[in-house]
Amino acid sequence: MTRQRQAILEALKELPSHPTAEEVYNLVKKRLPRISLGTVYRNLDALVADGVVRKIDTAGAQRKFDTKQEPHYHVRCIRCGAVDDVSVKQTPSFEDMVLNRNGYEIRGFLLEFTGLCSECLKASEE
Amino acid sequence: MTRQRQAILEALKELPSHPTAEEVYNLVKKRLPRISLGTVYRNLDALVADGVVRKIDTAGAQRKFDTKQEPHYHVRCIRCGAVDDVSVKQTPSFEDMVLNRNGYEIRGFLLEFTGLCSECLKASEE
DNA sequence: CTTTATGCAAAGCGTTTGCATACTT
DNA sequence: AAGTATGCAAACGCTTTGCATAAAG
Repeated sequence: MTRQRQAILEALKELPSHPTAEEVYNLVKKRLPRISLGTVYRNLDALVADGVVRKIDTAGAQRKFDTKQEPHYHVRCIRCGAVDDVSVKQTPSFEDMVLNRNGYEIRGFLLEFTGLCSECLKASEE
Repeated sequence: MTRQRQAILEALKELPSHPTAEEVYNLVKKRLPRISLGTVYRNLDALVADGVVRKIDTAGAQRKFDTKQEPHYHVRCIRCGAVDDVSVKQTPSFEDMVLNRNGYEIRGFLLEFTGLCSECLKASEE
């Protein structure tokens, strides 16, 4: 647990939500001006391996990270790429839903809602 | 509708399933040896805009394409990146499931199953 | 003849990696 | 002293773009 890793963890907790590695980097740089992007990526991966941080590989967009909590789902704005949480009435169990699994052993699923965030919604109405 | 675009469409129909732009390129090159990857990307985008082809931005993996059919879902092998179809018992309507939508206007969702394909399953048992 | 698409190569973006240096224990 | 993590910069893989040439309408 180096100085850098600690600062990265703190940054993750302070940042609004679902920051990219670059956003983490920019915040950490204020305290450790000589830190490099590579170190941020390496430590984020290590924290993911430790189970402390979750990696969100959003389809077609820049990868995002967050500190791990209970399972929850995300909305991604199709216009600006913002990601926020969505709460769901019941945690879905899609294992039950699959009919033909094509020889695969299904281990999980990625559920990501898409839409327009409030700001882009406003902008598109003007 | 150029020679190239036609060849790309044909390639898409002949290829097994969910090819990447590069796989399309490799097949088309057999008929039009001077075609370039850039042209393949440009035409795939055009075909997507026409609604003829679907673009599958799989999280963290190489983008894939397929000729558009009825709605269906995909499994992605977490080991080799293969993508195949999965059929689902009922088409889920997640609009109903969302509780707190955080100001977003939800337009859709991306549901992608993850797991191991039969080959990687075999390989991991050895 | 005007417009649009092409091939090529270079640039772009986000991420990863090799390597010498600097910590850590 | 041995091992790990760092900063830096270069490399990477996939995708996009600028531009001069060629094809299409």
